[in-house]
Amino acid sequence: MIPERLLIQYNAQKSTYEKGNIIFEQSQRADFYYQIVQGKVAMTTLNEDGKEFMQGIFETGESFGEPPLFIDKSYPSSAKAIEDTVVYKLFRDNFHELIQNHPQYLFEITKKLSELLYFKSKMGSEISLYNPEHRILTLFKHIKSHDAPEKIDLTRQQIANLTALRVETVIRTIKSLEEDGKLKIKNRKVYF
Amino acid sequence: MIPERLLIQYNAQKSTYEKGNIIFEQSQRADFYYQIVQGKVAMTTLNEDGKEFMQGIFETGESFGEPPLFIDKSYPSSAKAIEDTVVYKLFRDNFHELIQNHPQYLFEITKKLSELLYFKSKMGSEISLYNPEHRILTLFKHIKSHDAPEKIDLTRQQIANLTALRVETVIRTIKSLEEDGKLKIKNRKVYF
DNA sequence: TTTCCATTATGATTGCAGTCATAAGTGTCA
DNA sequence: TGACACTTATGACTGCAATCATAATGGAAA
Repeated sequence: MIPERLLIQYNAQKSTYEKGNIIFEQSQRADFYYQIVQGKVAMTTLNEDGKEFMQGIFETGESFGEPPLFIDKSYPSSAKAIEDTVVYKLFRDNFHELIQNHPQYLFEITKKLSELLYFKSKMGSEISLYNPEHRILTLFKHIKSHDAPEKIDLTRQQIANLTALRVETVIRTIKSLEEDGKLKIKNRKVYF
Repeated sequence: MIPERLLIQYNAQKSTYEKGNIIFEQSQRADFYYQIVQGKVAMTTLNEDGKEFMQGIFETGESFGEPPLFIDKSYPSSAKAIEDTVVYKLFRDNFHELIQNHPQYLFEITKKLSELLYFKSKMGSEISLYNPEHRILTLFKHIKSHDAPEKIDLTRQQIANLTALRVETVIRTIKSLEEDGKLKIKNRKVYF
């Protein structure tokens, strides 16, 4: 969202993370603005026995992990590259200088945060108010409206972590949704 | 957060809502920026059989309902005055003009959204990963760190709606937390 | 003062998703 | 090409919070 030349001008550095590697860890202090040049990043919160809740997935061109840069808090979740990923890292102070000098990009970020909040409001009420079928369908609708393609590019486990369900429940629910004709499964991939 | 004189200058109007009245309804289009002069507002999402999920509570001096002003979406939840409340209403276009001319208030709003996102990330993972005791304690810690007073100014029902539990579960859990000495109950009010 | 309704409270029961165990399929890379 | 890990899959069982029923308490309003 922030143009490359501007990031470079404010001294951003490129970093590469292989699939599976951690970009930052939960409870860590936020030192950088991150913007994805190429790849895919998941923000997840882990508990003591290794259960995972996924806050969101971010793709090429998107930024992530901004909130703790604006309020004085540490990360509530970790960021992990779920594909080989290249990011720009811009140091906190330089980031603040940049948006101060270029408020149009602050506006861009505000829009981004608004979308995220909207998504979280949606999923929050889903998790509280609806059954597995409804939760999963709402997630799929959201993905479709944003990322367009009808192939859902998530594993059952990732769907489970986004909807606060267990992977077995997701597998069974998706099966039953297929039987009801609400979606298609073509060699293990979900089409919606 | 936006000074009164500036709101007035951009033609904001004062509105009064009695306790219990709706300020805006979910799925409605977002036409105004709202800022609370005095009172308390709850944002809640309702499902078909009247179950409620509470997105958050907003108090004197705070704004609410901004995200749909930045992205082209309708409200995901309703806003209800839970005390007699006076708000400034600033029309969408005027709001955008204001923040364009005064980016420092866009920055304020971005901080606000960041805090909200942080809260939602916290509660989201709580609801997914932890039991009722842990969820309720995390909510109370959050309230304490923000609003300061050790008296929790929420009904059992409101706590239930914020933690995605049922009111009976909240009552029982709070009882057992008191027995464990994790909090105090003085004539039905929770002290933490 | 009485009525009414939200709130708090408690017991009994149920059901749904979680948990546990196990296995087959698939892709990666050594 | 074989080993390994992840993903998908399925059956059996369990447990915890939801649900249902009912009642006491308290505050607001008429």
